[in-house]
Amino acid sequence: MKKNQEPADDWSIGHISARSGVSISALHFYEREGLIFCERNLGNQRRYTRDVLRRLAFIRASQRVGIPLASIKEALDELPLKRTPREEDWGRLGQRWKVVLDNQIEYLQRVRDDLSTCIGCGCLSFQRCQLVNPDDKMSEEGPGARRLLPGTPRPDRS
Amino acid sequence: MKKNQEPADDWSIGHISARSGVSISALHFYEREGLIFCERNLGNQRRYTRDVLRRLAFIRASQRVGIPLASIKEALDELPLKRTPREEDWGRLGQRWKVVLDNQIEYLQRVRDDLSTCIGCGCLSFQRCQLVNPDDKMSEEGPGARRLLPGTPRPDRS
DNA sequence: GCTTGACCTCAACTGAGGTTGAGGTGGGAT
DNA sequence: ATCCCACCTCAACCTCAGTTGAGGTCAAGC
Repeated sequence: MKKNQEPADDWSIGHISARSGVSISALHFYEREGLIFCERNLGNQRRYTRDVLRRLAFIRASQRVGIPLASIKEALDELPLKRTPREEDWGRLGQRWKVVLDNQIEYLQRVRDDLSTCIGCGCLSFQRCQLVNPDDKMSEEGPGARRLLPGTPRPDRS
Repeated sequence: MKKNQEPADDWSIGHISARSGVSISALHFYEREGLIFCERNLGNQRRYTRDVLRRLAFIRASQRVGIPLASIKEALDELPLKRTPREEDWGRLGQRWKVVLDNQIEYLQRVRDDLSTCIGCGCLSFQRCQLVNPDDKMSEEGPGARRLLPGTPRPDRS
């Protein structure tokens, strides 16, 4: 007999998946990667508390901004572990992304301008062109697919 | 005896790599994918004409905007095959990306606004939130890594 | 008592954009 | 004649963000 009242902080993975739109396999994956956590019941099934929904919301929102999971994890790691995160905690995280976004927007606007003046005028060439050679030393980041957001953190290990 | 004058439209891959900053392995890769072309000399070595530099510039610039190679190839396929592309040809391609960029910038600005109002006000939750649930039916694009630029073409097969 | 459905684990695969390495050839300088 | 370097091909590997599948457990319903 399924109670229709919510089981208050004791949700199954199927429930969380349905509520959040995040697939079960992705939930497994996020857990493996340390982005979310849960308890287990006696049958070893995952039981979630409701702040996992907040975390998932934050993860999805951050991904849409273009932040890689590794950076999202770092951000989430700053949340207080032993109390439920409050509004100001989430606000601080949002603030981080805002800076990234500002940079990215500014970058794209610069590119757009270069695109009109530079391709428009036909100067699309190496060396001279800001768009092609944006002052960095040309992709020295090892193998694998390139990150699409050039302004994304490389978590600022200063 | 190496001539110091440029061998006029008969450049080796090493030369092109050095001039463009694109690695040799990437040049091989682009050729395999049909983004660039070349002739071969008697010893089967690649010989490039100088408009490959233009193509590479376009490829790199497009990548920095976040366009996937497949779309870049489609764009390049529109270039005239049997004459050297002229300024207006490149201009048309640039125009395509400008539209993509405009959309992307607009999108990110919207996200940034959502981020202040939405995370700021603490409403970061599913269902209600534009940022988390931006009206699309939640990632139905098969397996593999997600594209970071949500506004990127899916080349408009209307 | 048997099926069904939701859950579990672990390993292998996907796609994009390449890099790395093994094994071989071509040609110029010593 | 030999060395070395630049080039060739082909296959395997890398990252990221997951998905897919095989094989197994647990509880409810008929």
